[in-house]
Amino acid sequence: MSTMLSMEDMIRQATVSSVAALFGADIAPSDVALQETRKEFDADITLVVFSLTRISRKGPEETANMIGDYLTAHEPGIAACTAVKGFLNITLSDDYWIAFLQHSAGSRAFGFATPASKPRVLVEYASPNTNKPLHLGHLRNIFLGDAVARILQGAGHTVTRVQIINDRGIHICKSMVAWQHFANSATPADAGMKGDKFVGHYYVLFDKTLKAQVKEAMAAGLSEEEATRTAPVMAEAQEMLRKWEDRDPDVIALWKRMNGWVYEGFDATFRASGVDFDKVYYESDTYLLGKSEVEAGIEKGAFFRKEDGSIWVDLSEDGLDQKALLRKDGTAMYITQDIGTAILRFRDFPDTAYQIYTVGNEQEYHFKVLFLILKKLGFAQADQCYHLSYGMVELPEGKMKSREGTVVDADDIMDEMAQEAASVSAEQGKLDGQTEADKAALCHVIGMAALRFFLLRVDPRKNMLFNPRESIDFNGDTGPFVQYTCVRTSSVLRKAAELSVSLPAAVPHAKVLTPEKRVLRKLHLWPHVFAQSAAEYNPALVAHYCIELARDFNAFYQDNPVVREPDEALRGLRLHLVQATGNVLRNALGVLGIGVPDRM
RNA sequence: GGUCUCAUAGUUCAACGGAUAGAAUAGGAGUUUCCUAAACUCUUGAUCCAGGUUCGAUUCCUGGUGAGACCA
Repeated sequence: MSTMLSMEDMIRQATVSSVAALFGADIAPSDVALQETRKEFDADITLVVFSLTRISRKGPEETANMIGDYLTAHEPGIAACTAVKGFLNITLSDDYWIAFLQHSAGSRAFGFATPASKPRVLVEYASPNTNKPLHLGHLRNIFLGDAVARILQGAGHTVTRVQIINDRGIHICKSMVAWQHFANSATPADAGMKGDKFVGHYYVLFDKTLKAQVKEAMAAGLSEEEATRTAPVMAEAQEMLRKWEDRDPDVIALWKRMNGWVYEGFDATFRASGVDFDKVYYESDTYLLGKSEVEAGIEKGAFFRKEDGSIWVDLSEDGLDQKALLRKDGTAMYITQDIGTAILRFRDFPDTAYQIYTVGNEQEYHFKVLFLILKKLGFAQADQCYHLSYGMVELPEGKMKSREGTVVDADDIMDEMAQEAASVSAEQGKLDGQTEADKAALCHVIGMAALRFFLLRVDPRKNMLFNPRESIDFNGDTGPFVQYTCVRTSSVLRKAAELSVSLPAAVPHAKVLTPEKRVLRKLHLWPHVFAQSAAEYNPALVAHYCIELARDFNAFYQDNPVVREPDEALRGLRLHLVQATGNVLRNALGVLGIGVPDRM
């Protein structure tokens, strides 16, 4: 928010001047390498001068010393400089730190940009199929997309959250066929099941029936492929799909009914996960647009038709190969509907600067193709599409496989997290005296923090491992640890208020000692970390920052009294430090979608 | 067959080409008259292999090994 030049920029500028004055050479501010000072040195920021030795024609340490002397003399915010080899360790003045605490770290929106100061971004996430309930992999997707949306919002963008639901195709017909055969007209309410679980159950039943029929046919001498293709239930499902495409009223009615059950179930899961959407797209609404755009693409010369009538795009010039867009019978492929969806979104939100697709890394090829196709169709926004690709969540025994029953269900794991929070809290007597409803709400907040943080702290691009027994932990590098630290800051401020120890309006000019400085340095990093996480769409950077700030604050808290500090100026400074830390932790957890309770 | 990821303490994760590769967890030793011990302090322990570029390589390049994903 501040228009003030940051300390980093001032050091860069001053270094540029020093190089000009001392060595008579021009360098750019971006050539000045700054980094965090290693913790064994008690300084605030470090300038790496190795790359400047070519210009200075002197040794690294001498170069560093010369620049250090210049900076100390010319930059009032710099109190001292110490050269160690090619590293110039810079100590900032107490006045700088006090002003920083007063004006920057002390403001509520520290690190955030002015709301709606940047263009609209569409963030797609979740986007499930309607035949299976959500699992842990979906949660990584959902939390990642939600966090990126929150981060971009904090960075000043207008964010529109969207998802595309794959509600049509052979898979939902399979569930419908099985339901007709086995459900005896039962509803999820009859069965006492969530709607998505209920429909998923019939999808599994279809699969079982199919397998039995295939086995029988193979015993009669058919090949597996042939047996699958000609199995009676498969034929029924194909017939169901054909009728659906012909808009058969009975089939459409059943399809709507069953999808409706699924959506109720999904909504419950989304609510529990704390995520939301501004607009939901359905493939049944977009695939026809996709088909017509593909056909229009032939006239534009973007695509070509093969002899059998199928439509293809040639991407060999882009280093890929040929890709089918419509089958010979004119039916849509996955990519067809994605073309339609993308185009529809650009029509719905014409002011969209770019679009982010939160989708697993197994679809990287798919999105390369999609973006190239959109470009060939002449959509300028195609260059503004970005595939936010993330890695798999693996279990100790390998990839989750629904067929083998090794899937970690989303609802189950969220419940388990809350239960674990309840048992840990009860063990420690943390919740004594609270109502059952308050306890349940608190345990949900803590359990979700553990889960969200666990999934978000890993670099999104990398595969990660979830060990059901070991990954549920509230100690160490975890969400509850950060929450707890944040709660501590509230607790200190509450105690101060109880004892009528007031927070002075201005940060007092006390001597800024090392314990305070360690926290201040970390607070100082927040705008950089946040900006980088927004630029890279990477919530893991925020998560790691939370851990570091919480750890430094706890170390400070351990042996430095705040409320009981007798020196009034020092006490006032510390109170401001506590408040700023709580504020930053709350904001940082907030963009990760993690709430902070009053007590825990 | 082709393309693309990944490989770091026992385990799970970090490290714009920069200092002695950081945390957490597990193991060992401690800390509570005091703002919440879901905390803090100390301690044991790692860059897949072989070359190359560089003042400097976990990071960049080449080759190999191992794991995973995708395309036809």
